[in-house]
Amino acid sequence: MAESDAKTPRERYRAQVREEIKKHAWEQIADAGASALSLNAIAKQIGVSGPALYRYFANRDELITELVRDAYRSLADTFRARAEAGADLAELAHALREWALADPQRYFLVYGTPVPGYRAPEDTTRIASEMMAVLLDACAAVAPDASPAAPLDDHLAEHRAWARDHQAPPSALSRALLFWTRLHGVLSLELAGHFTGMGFDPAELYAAEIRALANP
Amino acid sequence: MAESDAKTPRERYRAQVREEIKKHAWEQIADAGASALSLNAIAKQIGVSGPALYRYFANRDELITELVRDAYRSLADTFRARAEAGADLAELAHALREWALADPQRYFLVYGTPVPGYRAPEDTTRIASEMMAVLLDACAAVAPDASPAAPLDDHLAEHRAWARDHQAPPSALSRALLFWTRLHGVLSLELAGHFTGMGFDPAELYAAEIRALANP
DNA sequence: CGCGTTCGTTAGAAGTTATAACTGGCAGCT
DNA sequence: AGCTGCCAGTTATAACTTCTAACGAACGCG
Repeated sequence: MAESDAKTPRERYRAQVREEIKKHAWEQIADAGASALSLNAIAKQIGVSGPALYRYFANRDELITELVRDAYRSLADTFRARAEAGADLAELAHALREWALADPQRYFLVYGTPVPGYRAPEDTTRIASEMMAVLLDACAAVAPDASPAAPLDDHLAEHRAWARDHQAPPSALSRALLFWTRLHGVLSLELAGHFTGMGFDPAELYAAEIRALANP
Repeated sequence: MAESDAKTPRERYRAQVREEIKKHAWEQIADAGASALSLNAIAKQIGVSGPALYRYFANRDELITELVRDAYRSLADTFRARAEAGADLAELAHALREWALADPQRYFLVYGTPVPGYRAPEDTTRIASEMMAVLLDACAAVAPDASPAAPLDDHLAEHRAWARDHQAPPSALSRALLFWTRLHGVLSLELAGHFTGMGFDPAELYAAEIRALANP
């Protein structure tokens, strides 16, 4: 998958085994969730005996953290790829939904229930910032509306540390934040199954939010 | 806490012990999440030995399911109580946020990452319907806007099975759904810590969404 | 070609959930 | 009041889990 460009044969083998471990880990997560991930079961599937995996991951948490990292990277990559292909806000939204529906548990690995004590590693927050930069670009490209600055705009104008040095206007900051929270709201409830049996189509709800975000 | 109105002393004692088990379970969940809940640890805290708890809960899942049930009931109760006190949509929204902030892990027990195979028990969906009914009442009480019917309204007009026999107009159905998804979007990201370090106040974002929902 | 790093093994400790079998005491009925 | 039966809580045990320690073997680098 990723960094197979290693020098020594040992490192190449090592990266290969790590990828195989992660592959089986993803399969387990896909059909039982991250909390049910069992190192022993992975070892059995690969054909090695339990403790062998500890040569590749210090412990279960490190493996899961690595999967979280990959999930973040995957989302950021699809996001950036679409943006570089000239996607507007609506197309980014659809990309997000496709990415989420492709593997719900992967989505939950990024945006799901956190363990109270857990500190996200530095690079995931860095990747999140990259995604936010892409999103801010798309929001800044939207034709500015004539409506007066809302209270949220004013607040964000004074608290824009999260936008780094991005020169987006306050209205774009608001739009980016609302893009994030509203789409996540629909997506996470849909993926968690809270809409099942209600009879309506979540895609319609999602589309409605996209329209609302495009022209506020 | 709840049904202490039992007939026989045995039943009363039994209900009391169940409540004590759940009390310690909530404490564990509050500071380590539901996945870290340990029956053994609870037994140790109470002062009995491991397997004793199986007299009161068939297994770990049944205990967690019971906690989920209680969480649903708690949310529905605060919701209904506020509504009966004459709360409008904005006040219901604030009640939701207070309830969520009071115990984030309780919120995640209801709206967090689901276990793929898990089927929610019948009564939780029934409680969810009750909450939706309260929400629909509040939405129907909002002054109808003059704006033409949006595509979402049209879709929901034909797919309103989830509203049961509630006579709310399509615009109210839309508003209720958006109330749910948008507020959940902000809340769940806030509780999961995705806003920490970004520098803005999540309450401002939440308030902005409430304003947007009040006059669309 | 040797030597050292590293990989995989087995053994085992310390947890977990959950079941089985036993014992003690309380409750309720006569 | 006394007897009886149910039931709570016990220990023992099985089958898991993560993870450490110590050992042997294989691989690759100098």
